[in-house]
Amino acid sequence: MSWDAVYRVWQRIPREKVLTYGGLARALGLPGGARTAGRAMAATPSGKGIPWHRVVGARGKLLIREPYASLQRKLLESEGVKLLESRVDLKLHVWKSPNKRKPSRSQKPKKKRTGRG
DNA sequence: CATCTGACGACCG
DNA sequence: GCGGTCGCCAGAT
Repeated sequence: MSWDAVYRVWQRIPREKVLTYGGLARALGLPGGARTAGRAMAATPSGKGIPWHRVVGARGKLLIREPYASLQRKLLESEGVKLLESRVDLKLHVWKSPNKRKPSRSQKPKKKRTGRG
């Protein structure tokens, strides 16, 4: 899991779409690497043209703090993303990574939980 | 190698 | 729906 790999996905994020840290990590094969994806964000190298503003936390919550917090909202609005009080309308802007495997009906649902329990 | 930290995620109250 | 808490991964000290 290299940060460089993370940037690859961000560049694949289309307009009017957002991705979650967890979902991003999953797309890379690291379901528990949500934080890692976030760490990569903090290192957003200015020059690679990384759409960091298109990345939000679970449920579309804006975890970013100021001054970028306000900046992100501004950028998203500029793209036409529906912004709520303190989060993004994921159900409308959540982006599904094309790397997702074929949704076979016979596939067994994997119970991968990182939370407590 | 051990310890602390962080733009996270999920469960429980 | 929000906050407290534990668990995950990778970097920095």
